[in-house]
Amino acid sequence: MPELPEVETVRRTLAPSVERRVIAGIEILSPHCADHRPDELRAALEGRRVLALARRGKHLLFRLDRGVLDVHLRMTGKLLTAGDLTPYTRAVLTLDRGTILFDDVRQFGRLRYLEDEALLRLGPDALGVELTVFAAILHGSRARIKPLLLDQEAIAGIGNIYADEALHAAGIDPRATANWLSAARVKRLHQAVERILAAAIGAGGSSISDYVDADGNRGGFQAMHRVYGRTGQACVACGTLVRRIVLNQRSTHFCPRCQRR
DNA sequence: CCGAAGACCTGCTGGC
DNA sequence: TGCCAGCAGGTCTTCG
Repeated sequence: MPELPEVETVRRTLAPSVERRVIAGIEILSPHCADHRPDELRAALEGRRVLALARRGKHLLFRLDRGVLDVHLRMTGKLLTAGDLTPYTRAVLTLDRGTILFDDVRQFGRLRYLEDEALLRLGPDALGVELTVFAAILHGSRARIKPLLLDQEAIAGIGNIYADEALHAAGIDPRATANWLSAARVKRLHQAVERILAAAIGAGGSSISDYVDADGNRGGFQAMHRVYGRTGQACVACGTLVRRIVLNQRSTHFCPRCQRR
């Protein structure tokens, strides 16, 4: 489900309920969802105060007065400030005021405690990365551009939707080799990434099926997608039919006329 | 260094 | 109507 704009929207909607609160307890309903035994996680978290709710790439970081609770929603994870438990509720975080539910149908999502968030192996956040840094990353890679955009150790936060959308906006074929792109095209791609991520956050993210923010509200950016999920429909720029191919096992949508290698 | 393939999970949709 | 293949916003590991 969630890429940078969705995780950022969850962060913004969840922050008021968790910042400055003290963790009273955590109940793990599906042991699968935590990287630690329930008693270990409880020992690490109970009594800790949440100083701030941060985001790096697609990770939500509860910065505590000691250590960090790292939540990754993967495909179908949700953090909710209200609502009843469901068959898919995997953990319940109890605060000194209020309760947070971690729901996840597919059980790919993970909770884990980190002594230090520097342990996360992530590239610079896609939102706000400097052009010079972005250009150096692309210049240093012989991978195809789309798989590189999806590599969280290269650049953090871009997923399948926004990679396809940004490449379309920049007029770049997803199969193009990263270090073959001209400086002008790299600049266009950087601008497209920044503009699209910001617009998606402004719309509350993209909801294809599952995604909702911490208040249970769907996003609106799916209505603005130009290629993602539009296989066989006319490109909004030129009318050519949008194609779907598979790159590194991921569905890839692009306009064969607007996007060149 | 890069990519292909399979794994991890469950639910939904479309085609026959 | 019913079943099954294929697909889904992510990431990890193994192998060539």
